[in-house]
Amino acid sequence: MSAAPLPLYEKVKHHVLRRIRSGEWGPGARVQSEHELVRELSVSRMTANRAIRELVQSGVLSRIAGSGTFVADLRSAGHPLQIRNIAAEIRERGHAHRAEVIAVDRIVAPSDIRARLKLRTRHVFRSIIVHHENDVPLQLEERFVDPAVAPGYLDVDFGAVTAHEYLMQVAPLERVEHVVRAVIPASRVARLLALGVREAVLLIERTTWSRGRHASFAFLHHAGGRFALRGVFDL
Amino acid sequence: MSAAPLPLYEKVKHHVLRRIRSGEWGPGARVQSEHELVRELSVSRMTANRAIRELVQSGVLSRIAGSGTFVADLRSAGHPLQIRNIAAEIRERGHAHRAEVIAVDRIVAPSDIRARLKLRTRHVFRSIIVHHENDVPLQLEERFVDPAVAPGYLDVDFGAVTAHEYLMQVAPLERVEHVVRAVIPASRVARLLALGVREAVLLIERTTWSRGRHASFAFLHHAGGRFALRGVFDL
DNA sequence: GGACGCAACCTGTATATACAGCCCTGCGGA
DNA sequence: TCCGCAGGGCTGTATATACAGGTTGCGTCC
Repeated sequence: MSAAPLPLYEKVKHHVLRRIRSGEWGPGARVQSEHELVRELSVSRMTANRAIRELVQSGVLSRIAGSGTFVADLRSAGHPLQIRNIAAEIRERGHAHRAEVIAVDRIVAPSDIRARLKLRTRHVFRSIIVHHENDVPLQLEERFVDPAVAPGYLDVDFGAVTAHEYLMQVAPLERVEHVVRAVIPASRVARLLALGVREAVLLIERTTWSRGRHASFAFLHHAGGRFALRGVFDL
Repeated sequence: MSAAPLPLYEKVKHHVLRRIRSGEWGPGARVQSEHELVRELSVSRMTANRAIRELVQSGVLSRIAGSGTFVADLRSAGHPLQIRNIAAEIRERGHAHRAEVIAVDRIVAPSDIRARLKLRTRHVFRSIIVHHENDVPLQLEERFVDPAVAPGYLDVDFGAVTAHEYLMQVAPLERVEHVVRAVIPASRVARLLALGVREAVLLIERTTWSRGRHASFAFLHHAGGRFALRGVFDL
């Protein structure tokens, strides 16, 4: 496929991975020290270090300074999924994205929202938007924003810019939490997403932090039959 | 909290992140070149390189060799979720894990399984196991394994070792794909998971590869009200 | 026999240097 | 005017070297 010669540090990574995959080194086993790799593979220590460091980062190995490098207990290694911006995802598939604004207003914060955002004020900004892919509803986005974080939120044209994009501009994103679950939709959600009778909803609850404070909380409802999260993990 | 002085490369990362968070550098903006960082921060190029490389890895920046380094278009930066081993997760919560074996057998492969595993044989190994947390069913695991990859699969005691753990031992894991969706459970699934009437199922379809071949395919059904995937992403 | 201390080994970080290959701009020639 | 090429800047990789600090085990001293 490609004639590109593998970088040396990649060869070192494969050298280690081969031994792990073959079962020669099981979970908890000691891996060659950097100095041993240097001698056996005739690479510099910096190259060996980079290879090992990247394998640690990917969860394959773990290191204890002063002690050694060990094969990680793979039972606890997680495989990542990615949550992407819905508008960008639709456009990358070459389809048309349209945002239908259901509501953008200022409401008295429900108690669960107050708690989740640790609100200090009585009111909260809310936007309800349905994202369509080729005019088929794909995501219902119900978002609550702390007015102190984004005072101009109610004036944004959400047909042109997504709430996420706007918040990124006005409030530097520091931290994001996602919780994903499957639910039976409330009738309001089923109607807005034009769901069939036997269709579930993939619900992502998304909380963001900015400048050390809670910034926004969102329910992202996805039609079960039309949306999936996908993740591939190599090694 | 800690008096540990931050490593230099971490300071460089913060230097760059601060400018991005403050809005000084928006998405697509050009970031200082490694040489400029070297001059301005009085670090070596290797240190600047490591800092930038790690920010690229985490999705904050993107680089084009020969051209420059740019703030990643955050609209497309994904935030990761982790899919973990269910038994380890339950035990880490301090709860009791029990695996109830419903079936372990060799069956004629259904056509969809044949296609997903790219099977060359007519038969496939199948295991159906319900994982309980404190005797409450949490996950229904229906797994199909290529007999050529794990010939001894039918003899495993799945009450003692999870299918995932066994496969890791006999077939070195090279690649994993996960697809997550929300579905309305079939009645068989609802019964085995002891689901309520208004409960959806979080379905993870998991495909693994080993030694360049498809190795296994699994449906992991999770009770909607008792299970969620959670991911936190900093920066 | 036990406790302390030191030496050997390990990882973690940092620097200076080098060369290859890609990208873009600007200049010069057709 | 337009095309092509050369050069400067940038990333990507690789090496040799250095020092700090944690860990472990062995040997000595009490």
